[in-house]
Amino acid sequence: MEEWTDKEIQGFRKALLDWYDQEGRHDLPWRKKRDAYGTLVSELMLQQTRVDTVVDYYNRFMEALPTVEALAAAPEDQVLKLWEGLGYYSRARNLQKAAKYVVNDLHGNWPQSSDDLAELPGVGPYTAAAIASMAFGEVVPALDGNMYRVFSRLLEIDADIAQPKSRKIFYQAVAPIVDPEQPGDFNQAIMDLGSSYMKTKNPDTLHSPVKEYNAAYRDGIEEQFPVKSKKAKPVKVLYQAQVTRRGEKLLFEKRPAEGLLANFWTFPLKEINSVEDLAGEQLHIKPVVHVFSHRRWEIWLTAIDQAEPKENQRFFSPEEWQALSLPKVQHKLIDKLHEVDDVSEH
DNA sequence: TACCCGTGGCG
DNA sequence: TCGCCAAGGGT
Repeated sequence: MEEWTDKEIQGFRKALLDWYDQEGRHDLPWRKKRDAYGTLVSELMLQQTRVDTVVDYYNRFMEALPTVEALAAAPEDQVLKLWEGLGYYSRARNLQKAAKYVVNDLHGNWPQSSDDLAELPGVGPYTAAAIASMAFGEVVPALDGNMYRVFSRLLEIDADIAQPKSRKIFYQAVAPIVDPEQPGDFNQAIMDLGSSYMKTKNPDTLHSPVKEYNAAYRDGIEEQFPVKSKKAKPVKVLYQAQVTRRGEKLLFEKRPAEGLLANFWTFPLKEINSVEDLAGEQLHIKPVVHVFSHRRWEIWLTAIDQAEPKENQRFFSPEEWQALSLPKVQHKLIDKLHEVDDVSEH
């Protein structure tokens, strides 16, 4: 692992922050004014999610719920509708829990240290450090995927970033480097660096503003970093989606309160072992495929005629289900159903 | 620790 | 088409 002198640390900070002043993404909406609420909303949305995807969601969310008090008082349905399509829906539920905690238990007084911020639901070590540094000026590194990638290359740190225990190694290496005057800018600059010159694929280190501090580049071994072990492949699961119609209405089923897509409405889904197990009328030749982080669903739409809804089922008119927050996979299934309808009419 | 938890972009 | 990835957190 590479070690820097005090002089090198100061030179790195200056090169990084000068570049950030000139070339940073200052147009991002959550960087306009750095209050705790906007930072919390943006950071929760940005977890495992691309910046380009988040921008529109963030603007809509802040327009609808501009203050932590508004979020705390909002119906959960509204919060989930604003989150619809973003994925990882526990983030939305945790965000509102955090807002309620700040408003109701702390009387609107935000926790300001990273340790206290980490007590909020949905706020872990990274997000706590990000908010503390950006909104409150605490001198801590915000260790996310960008920072792991950037510093693994700069300092030739070969700890496996997929391993949680590697966090401590990076923290100890980076903490002395964070700029004590501008910790929030430092953390944001590292993220911008990590999404531009030092991105995962096809990095452009030759033109990087901190090229001369990049040990892995100097040694011609940049592609060896970061070290990251592979994830397991998603497990394939087959489902029969049982479509019952009543005129324009469709029968939906509410998923269990815990687990994948908790509490969301989908068509009744029955797990099957093979296509031979399908009962009712199979409506198409190839399954609807939806891949989650750890599951691959292959779903066969079938027409059945279920007489009465069960306790966790309801008929919804088009106007009703369009007002719901539905997961992407259910939108895919509805689209497929309409596609089949159109074909059969001709 | 290992696994759970969504989605869309990209080579 | 497929595998991998992108500003993680909860359990």
